[in-house]
Amino acid sequence: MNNPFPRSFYFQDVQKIARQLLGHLFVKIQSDGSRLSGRIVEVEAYAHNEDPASHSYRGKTLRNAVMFESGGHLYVYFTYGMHYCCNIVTGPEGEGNAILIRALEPLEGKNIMAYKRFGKDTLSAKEYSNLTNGPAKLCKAMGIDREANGLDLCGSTCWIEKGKEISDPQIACSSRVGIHRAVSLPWRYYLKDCKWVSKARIHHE
DNA sequence: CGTGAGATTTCCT
DNA sequence: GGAAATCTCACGT
Repeated sequence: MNNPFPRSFYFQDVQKIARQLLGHLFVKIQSDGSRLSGRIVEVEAYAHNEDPASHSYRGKTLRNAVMFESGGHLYVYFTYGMHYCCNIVTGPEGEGNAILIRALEPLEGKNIMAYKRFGKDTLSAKEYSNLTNGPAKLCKAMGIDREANGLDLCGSTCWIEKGKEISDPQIACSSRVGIHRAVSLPWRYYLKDCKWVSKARIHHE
């Protein structure tokens, strides 16, 4: 419990980190000290170099500034006028790599997550399966908004910690979801046959 | 089951 | 002015 991954974890290759994140836990500590957590089952990598789909592609702006901080920070952005999505920043300061967390399997604090997302703590089976199976859904359930933008994942109230080890054969990859540029790059990684993976469809050119 | 429109801020052309 | 790393709801099959 409460054993965040060290800073060095976030300074490996972004694709390698993206694969390694699968199966580990995304943890957020609430103001009363209790834990909300979920197992990471789906991520997407966004690289600083030659990746037109990355927010960092055209340089630093007010919104994406955290993406250019050093590895181990949380980059939260607001999109479509209503949703938040959260990313793990990787690599040295100034590079602009990040990994979008796309789906979680809810573990600790499920009734709190249910309340944050649906305004009630008892969910139908359908609502429960929709609790954290998308990037904006999991942010709502975990209580992540612009306040969390820039959080240090090494010693604050939010981090990644060790979960069940996932072997390579259980990992699948595909095109990224919801983007129209660099669609051919297979930088979405997810756990095969996992019911918590998002249902979002992949765009084609 | 599938498809399509609307919500509404931030950034880019 | 228009698209965007999304989601939900309405409506037709």
